[in-house]
Amino acid sequence: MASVTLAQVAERAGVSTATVSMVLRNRGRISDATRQRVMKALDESGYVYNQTAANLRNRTSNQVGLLLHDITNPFYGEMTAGLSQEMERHDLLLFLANSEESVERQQKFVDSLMRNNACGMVLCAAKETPSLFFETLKRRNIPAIMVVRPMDDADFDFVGTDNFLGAQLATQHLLRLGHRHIAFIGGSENSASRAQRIGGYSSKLLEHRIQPDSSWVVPSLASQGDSARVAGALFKRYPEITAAVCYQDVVALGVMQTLRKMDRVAGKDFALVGFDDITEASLVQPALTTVSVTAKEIGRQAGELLLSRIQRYDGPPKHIILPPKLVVRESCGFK
Amino acid sequence: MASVTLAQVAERAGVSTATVSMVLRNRGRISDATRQRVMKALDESGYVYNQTAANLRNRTSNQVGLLLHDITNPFYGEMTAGLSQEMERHDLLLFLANSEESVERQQKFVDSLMRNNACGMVLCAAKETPSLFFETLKRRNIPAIMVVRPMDDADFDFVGTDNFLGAQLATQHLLRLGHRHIAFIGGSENSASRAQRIGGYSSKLLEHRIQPDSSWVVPSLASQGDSARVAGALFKRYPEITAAVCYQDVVALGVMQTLRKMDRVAGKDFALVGFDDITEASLVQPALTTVSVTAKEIGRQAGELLLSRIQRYDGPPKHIILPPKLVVRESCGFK
DNA sequence: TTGTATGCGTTATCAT
DNA sequence: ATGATAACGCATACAA
Repeated sequence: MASVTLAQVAERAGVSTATVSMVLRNRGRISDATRQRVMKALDESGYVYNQTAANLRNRTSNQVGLLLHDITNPFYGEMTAGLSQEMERHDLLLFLANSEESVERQQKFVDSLMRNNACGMVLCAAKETPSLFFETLKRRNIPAIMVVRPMDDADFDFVGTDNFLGAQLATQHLLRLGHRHIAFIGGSENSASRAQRIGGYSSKLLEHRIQPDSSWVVPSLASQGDSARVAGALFKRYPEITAAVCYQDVVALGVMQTLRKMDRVAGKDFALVGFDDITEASLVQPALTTVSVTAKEIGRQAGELLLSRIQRYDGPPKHIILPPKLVVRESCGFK
Repeated sequence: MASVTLAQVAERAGVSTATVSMVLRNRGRISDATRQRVMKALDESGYVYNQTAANLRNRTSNQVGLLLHDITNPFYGEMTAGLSQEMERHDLLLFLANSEESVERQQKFVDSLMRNNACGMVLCAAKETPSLFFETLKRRNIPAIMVVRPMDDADFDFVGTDNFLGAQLATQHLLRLGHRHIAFIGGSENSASRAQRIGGYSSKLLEHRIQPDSSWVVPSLASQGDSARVAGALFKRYPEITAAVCYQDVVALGVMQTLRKMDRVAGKDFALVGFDDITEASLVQPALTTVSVTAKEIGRQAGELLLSRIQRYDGPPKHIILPPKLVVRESCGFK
């Protein structure tokens, strides 16, 4: 690839490299005549700007990283789309990596970002991330925004959703419909998001003078199969349960399978609320009532915040908590 | 960010930059003694390799681009995961962009890749991409692998699925179950994938001495609503139809709605096959029999092929067509 | 308004 | 086995 350089363009235009550089970046005062000449030479030569050289010279870059643990999950797909839009608006390139919950892959990615001189990153850290990871990340002092998964470490910027409020909305909805025997299904036991959602759920129950029953709060993997299994066992043991708040839509879908198998119908014999509002939620029969957390907006806001940090905004850590909203469909019946 | 440079490490170790560089890259013959000294200095100084400088010097990079039109779609999420894995194995960084079918955004991304000196790219081009795009891309002569969407231009490497075979499998399945009146529903009229699937469908019919009827081949939008509408009209006009091959699972779900409304039951009064094996396929009642195309594998293979091109493999364009397979569930009844 | 010269941090060639 | 030094392509301080 015999790439054309600034110097070659300069020669062709009969000017210096400085002049060409200034024309390219609209800097300094260049006479119209020479600007025209340079533009023409630029055009004719098929010049391609070498961002790598510029980055080296300027000790900056136009590249940011996004670390996810599961790009396959539609929720993170949406978030990525939002972030990607925002990055594109500001001519930043987005590096993507998928940790699949591997702490090693995560570390490897961040190291790679550092070597490649990325100017910032958005992270949804793997579950078992050691605190050392965050400590060293802070010391690097490169802008890093945490997303979605609640963090212990308040020193980081964070964008996520209000899990507590979301679960309150869901539980409230079920209570209004007259349900008193409400389970909470799904999520992994050490998840902070889950803890917050359980908080919303139980606080609402208590507000209505209902005693939360810990045996009605059951974890599950983020798969339909496991959720179906878990729900099956729960319903068999406690047939009095008439409604459930699910940790995720995926879980709710699994619960639906179980209900069908038991010849119960969501929306008639049982009320079900999900969380996330993934695409399938509106497609499934009956359509799933769920808490929508606007993944795309999380991505956008994270992008905006990251950008401000890159531009040396130096305020204290920002924690942006987006309000979720209840999307009422059919899975709780009609009032 | 006062970053440590090779020169500083060299000074600390009392050697030249050349030596440090050689130690870093395990090149040349370095005595054990100095290697130790350099390692120590490297460690103590908190040195971070500057890939940007190296890339400039070497006129290469370790960065590849991935262009999708909808990262939100779980199919592409899977594909991305497969590609990402492959890239990571070879220490390549992955730039992601989402065109959302915008030809401008697509062009902008590719230009950006060129400026940033990316060493290759994987593209699922936007629908209305002008042929000029492909022409200029070829002239750039940077490795580019096309994926998923069939291309007219045979000069490009391509990784996708065998739409023809997939539709044959689906049609065959219905024929084996005794159906003779089989429709083909869905897809947009100018889609090449659809043409290939229709090819598989009609060739199988002909093989069984059945005349394909063009009025039983109807397009639809990629939404349940439109598919339901289209299917409704079709079934009303041709009540003798007892089975259908659908262009996508989403279409099949729409058809299911229609059947329900007509008090017909998929799996009993009607046989339905989808395409893609999306998550909902296994959830819906009855569970959808469908043609599964392994998105992740497409990503992996694209990655592998891209890598070989980056390493200057110079054979003719490769077209890798992965075999789909039929996933039999309940929507065609049981034999 | 434009040109000259130097440096960004690395690699590789050529000496020693 | 190791060191000195010239690129890589661009941006900018300073000179003209």
